[in-house]
Amino acid sequence: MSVRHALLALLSEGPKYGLQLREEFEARTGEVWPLNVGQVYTTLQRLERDGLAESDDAGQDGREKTPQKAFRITAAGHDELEGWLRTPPDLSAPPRDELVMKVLVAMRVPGTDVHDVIQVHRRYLVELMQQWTRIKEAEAESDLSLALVVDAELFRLDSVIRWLGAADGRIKRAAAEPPRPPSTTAAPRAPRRHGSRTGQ
Amino acid sequence: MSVRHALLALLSEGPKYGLQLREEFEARTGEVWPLNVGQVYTTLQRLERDGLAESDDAGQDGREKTPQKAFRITAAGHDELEGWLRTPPDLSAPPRDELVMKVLVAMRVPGTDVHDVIQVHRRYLVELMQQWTRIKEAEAESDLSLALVVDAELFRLDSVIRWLGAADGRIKRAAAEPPRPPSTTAAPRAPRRHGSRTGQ
DNA sequence: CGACACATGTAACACGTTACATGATTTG
DNA sequence: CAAATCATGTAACGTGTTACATGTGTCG
Repeated sequence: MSVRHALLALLSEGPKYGLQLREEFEARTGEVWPLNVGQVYTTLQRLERDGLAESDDAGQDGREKTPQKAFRITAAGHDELEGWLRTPPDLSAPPRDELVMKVLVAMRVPGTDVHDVIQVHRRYLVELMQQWTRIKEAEAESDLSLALVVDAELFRLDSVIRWLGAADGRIKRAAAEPPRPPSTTAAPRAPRRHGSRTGQ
Repeated sequence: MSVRHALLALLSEGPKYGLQLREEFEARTGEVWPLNVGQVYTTLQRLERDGLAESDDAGQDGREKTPQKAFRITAAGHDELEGWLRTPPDLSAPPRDELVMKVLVAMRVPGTDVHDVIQVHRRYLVELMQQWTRIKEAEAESDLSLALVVDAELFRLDSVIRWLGAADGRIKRAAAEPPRPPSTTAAPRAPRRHGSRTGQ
């Protein structure tokens, strides 16, 4: 859902064609988020299908020197873009984080030491952070977009590392404490609230 | 890639069938990450196809009272699981964050005020954090999995909010400063390093 | 019996990735 | 001309989502 709107945004500055969109997309993300070309074209097709963009659509008859097929944003496209910019990411959809999953899983997989797993990932994440920090110092002062993207990544990595620390502590504490038998409070075994959670 | 291994992990505790896997998956994530049933079955098919799990495969002839089709993990499945747990999320693949994208995009979309957009999202995120905090206080002390998942979400939201603040400042500063013409340092216009970034 | 919950699947779609195929234009 | 580059596409696959179809077992 992200690329779609990003392309729409690029088109809102004026007509553009496929490869150009890929280049500008990558330029605006400091070359940190590569975008494969195929997706650009399929996404453009969908945008056109949904009435959010238009193309000159096969230059009339012959004489079309350049095979560049420019796309324009439509009025509907502008609306869609405006809405997207101000709509916060869907509530009630906490993303399934892979690392969190690994830790949850590692807690109960027979021959596995959770703390080991946590340490392995911690080390890796710290290293990653250093790499990004180096990039930031080297290139980011001259490129606002890059600086923003790198900042986001650094903040994110930092939060993940802090979470790993907290999780490690929590798990150790839980292991020490009474592994209390389920439902001390005699909860009425909540009546399966899943169907309603899916929608909205 | 996440659900696949989670199911594998559940199977490593013993044979399970479809609906059971969904229930246990949700139980282990504190009911916070719903999992639709369809995906369980298709994922199980793929696991079987790839030799990571086996099923009793159509109870011989008749007499099968319960239509429950149990799956077992294979040796290859155990290996796969072990590897997954210790393999950090693919380097060189900084995730395309939707919110970061919105801000990058909003900076340059004609009729848009970035700071507005940032504020809208900031407000929303703060509210979300409060909701999670409430859940944490209410339920999390009795459920380790839930506590971990909620912690992860809280750390993440916090980092996002802090990023929005930093971004807001950075953008304001950049607007005030000389919007310097590209490449003050006469950089040799890096020779398109995309092909090599895709691989690995 | 009829309604409901349990249990297994399938179909259709969106998005993302990789790889390949095909023209057109430039340049040695 | 031949090769590289620009440009547009298509095909196949993996994962995730929603919705529907189908049996089976239980219980009022």
